[in-house]
Amino acid sequence: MKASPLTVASIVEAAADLADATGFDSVTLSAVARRLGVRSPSLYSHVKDRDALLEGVTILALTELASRVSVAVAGRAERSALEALADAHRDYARESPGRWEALQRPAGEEAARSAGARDVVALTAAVLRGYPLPESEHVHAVRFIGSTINGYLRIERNGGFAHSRPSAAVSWHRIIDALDAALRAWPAPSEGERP
Amino acid sequence: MKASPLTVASIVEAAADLADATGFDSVTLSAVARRLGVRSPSLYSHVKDRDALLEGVTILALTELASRVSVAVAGRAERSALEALADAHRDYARESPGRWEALQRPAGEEAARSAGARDVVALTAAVLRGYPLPESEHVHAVRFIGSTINGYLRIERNGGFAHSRPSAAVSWHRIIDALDAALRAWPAPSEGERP
DNA sequence: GGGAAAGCCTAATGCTATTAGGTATATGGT
DNA sequence: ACCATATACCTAATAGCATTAGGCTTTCCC
Repeated sequence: MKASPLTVASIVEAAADLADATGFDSVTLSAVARRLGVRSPSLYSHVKDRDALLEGVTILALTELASRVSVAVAGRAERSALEALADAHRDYARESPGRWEALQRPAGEEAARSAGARDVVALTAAVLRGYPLPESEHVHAVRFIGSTINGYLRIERNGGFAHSRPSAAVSWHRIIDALDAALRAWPAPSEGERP
Repeated sequence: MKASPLTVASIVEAAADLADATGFDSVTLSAVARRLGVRSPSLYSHVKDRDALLEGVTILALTELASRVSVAVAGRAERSALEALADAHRDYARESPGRWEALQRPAGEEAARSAGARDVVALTAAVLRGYPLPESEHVHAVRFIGSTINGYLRIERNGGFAHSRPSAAVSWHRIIDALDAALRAWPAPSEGERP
């Protein structure tokens, strides 16, 4: 009586759910196998090793995140789009903390080249359309936005804002404001800063 | 013949060195014990458990980072100070990757309250002195700067910039420029964003 | 039906954290 | 000086993990 046929996708999904439920670090092959009602060596027919499984979760998370961001920024521009982008990240981190954690680990080749990764970058770049930045500056601005959003969520999640006032929620809006201001006042590259 | 007397400090330092040499994840009690020429259960007389050891490394890293930042920003103001702050973080991440990794994990009570943590925040706030921000906005700006620097270094370290041009090094300067611009053009808080 | 391949299993190895309890060495009181 | 004690290390043992090797059972193709 096989409830489910045990595929790569079902294993990765179980791992992702487990990560959300009990933390990314608790995603062990044993635990995933238990959750699937199977013995852990059985997973090796479908997944190379633990690292490959975690990379699978990363790719899944990238896909899901790209999808959410895509919906969020559709039909918006400038500050509204920026805020939607940031909030999509934050919502995802809140609702799927384990999956989001998977985005924070060194990206393997496959994850780096995945459609999700490409889409997240492309969607971030799309937000820049409304801002007065030369095309050549888009790479840097994308990295800037990505760094800030990611860094903020990580510090918030790590409890770095928990011990000071005001609450992290207030800063979040101020930081989107600041990002918006930075994009509007984007500095011209000085000598030697041009690619 | 005891080469070293095995104290909490020596254990934490060995763990930190090991993290720098072979990666933060490879810091196991066994490996640290091996490095100290001792059996792993012996460590339990000095350290509660693995988690406490890792927290010790975090606190050590915070202390070291605060010290470097302190030296770097001394005698500087505005953009120069901001750049020195950012570069101090980046240099530390480069030179002591394992210790820096320790900063990226959920902060326990002790780490959160440590002098190093307080100092890093205070030094970041000090950089704001040259900028035209009201005192009430400093918290947000500190979080903004911290998020961006941390997020950038993390993505760079995870290889997130490795697959696109131009190199991460170029963006680094553009991002410090952008931070500087954001602080100069710091937006006034709208309704409901005041603490 | 025969055979091969899938897809799961058990068994085994070696690593890890952690606890329990032993032993020797230094220390402190008298 | 001597004994008691505490310190600081040790060995032994348990249990969980990743991973490999090899076996059994079902399914499906010819």
